Amino acid sequence: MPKLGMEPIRRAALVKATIAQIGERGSLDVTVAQIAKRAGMSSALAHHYFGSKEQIFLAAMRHILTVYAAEVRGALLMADGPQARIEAVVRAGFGTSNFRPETIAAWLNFYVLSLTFKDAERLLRVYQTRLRSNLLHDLRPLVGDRADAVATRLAGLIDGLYLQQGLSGIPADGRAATAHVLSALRLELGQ
Amino acid sequence: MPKLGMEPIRRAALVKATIAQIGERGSLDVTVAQIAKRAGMSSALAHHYFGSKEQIFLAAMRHILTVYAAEVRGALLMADGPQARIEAVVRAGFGTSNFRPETIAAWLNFYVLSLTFKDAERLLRVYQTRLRSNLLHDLRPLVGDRADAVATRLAGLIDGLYLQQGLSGIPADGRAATAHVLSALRLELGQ
DNA sequence: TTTTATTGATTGACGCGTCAATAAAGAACC
DNA sequence: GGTTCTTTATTGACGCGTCAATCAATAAAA
Repeated sequence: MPKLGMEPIRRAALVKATIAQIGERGSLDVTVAQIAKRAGMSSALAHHYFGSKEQIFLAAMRHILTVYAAEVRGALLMADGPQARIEAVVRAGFGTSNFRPETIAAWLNFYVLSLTFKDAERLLRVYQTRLRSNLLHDLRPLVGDRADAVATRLAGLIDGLYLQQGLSGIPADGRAATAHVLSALRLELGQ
Repeated sequence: MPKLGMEPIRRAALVKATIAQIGERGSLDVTVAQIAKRAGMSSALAHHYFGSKEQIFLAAMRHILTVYAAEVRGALLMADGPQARIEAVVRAGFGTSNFRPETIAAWLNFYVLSLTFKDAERLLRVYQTRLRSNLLHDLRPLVGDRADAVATRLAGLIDGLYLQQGLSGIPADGRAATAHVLSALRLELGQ
């Protein structure tokens, strides 16, 4: 049976299954056996490719962040001017791939994981720093030295709405969340 | 040794130890043995009084929410007028007892617990509903039918700043967080 | 002697990670 | 073109540790 070149396929399947399983259980308390079964293989094989459960979690987190980063980059390509760029960042944050229920649940759990797990914290910090610097860069020409405070509030609002969405249990509404953040932005800009 | 009337003392000690332990570990992955040891008793006694680990967690969560509710009530007593009342709610949310690092870490973990555990979800929903209705009640005379949207944004900002604080690792700064929310409020009020 | 407080020891389950074993695809050699 | 060797894929079984929960036993107050 051994078709060669299975490694990337298996790894991707495990990452996907990990996110799905964490999303379904709403907890990091998922076993390697559960993940492997969902991905259609034995737990031994999961260990063979990833070495440990920690590494599986990290790979899943990296995947989510990678997809998110790509979406932000894509949105920024089409944005013209500071305000449009900020709006692009906001829209990407609440875009479809980041805003699927399973992804949100996985995010929340990774937040908590970052309290314990140094590598997870590092990954998260990268995301936060990038979001903040994106916002700051485009806020500066709009609000000058208030940029720092405004960025804090916008980032806070984004995270807060995301959190509420994750906890609400009701189907995610990215459009409404985006509208709220953009409202807040307009208020900050005095429009 | 058996001094009578130990039950409430033991229960309180266990609740306190649970919050401290979750805060210290940054995770719900704490054992009954750890909690019991921190509270100065055997794990068997912890089970004797609470029956199960779930019940210990629920009691800890209830305690946090109870203290929070008391603080909000206290702050509201001194508040005169809608805007002052809103400010009181915000200040209480970022007040000292809710804003100790261990409490924040426990909160974040309880957020995630509520995804899995129905009773935890119920408790959290009570808090969210109360916060929202407090805000709505006093926003209505200030912004009329925009109250609903404004409440969503304020509650989102509060939760988001709280989340960021919990994840940042740096010592909590309740004053700054309060100032940000009040800034946002003033913008919404057109001041 | 009944009730309350308390714990050490034990049980039963569960989960991570490892290992030995199986099987097939390619490589190397003649 | 066949034979042997190596590499890759794959899994069942299991050891080892951990942990929640129970139990039987001890001790002191009422």
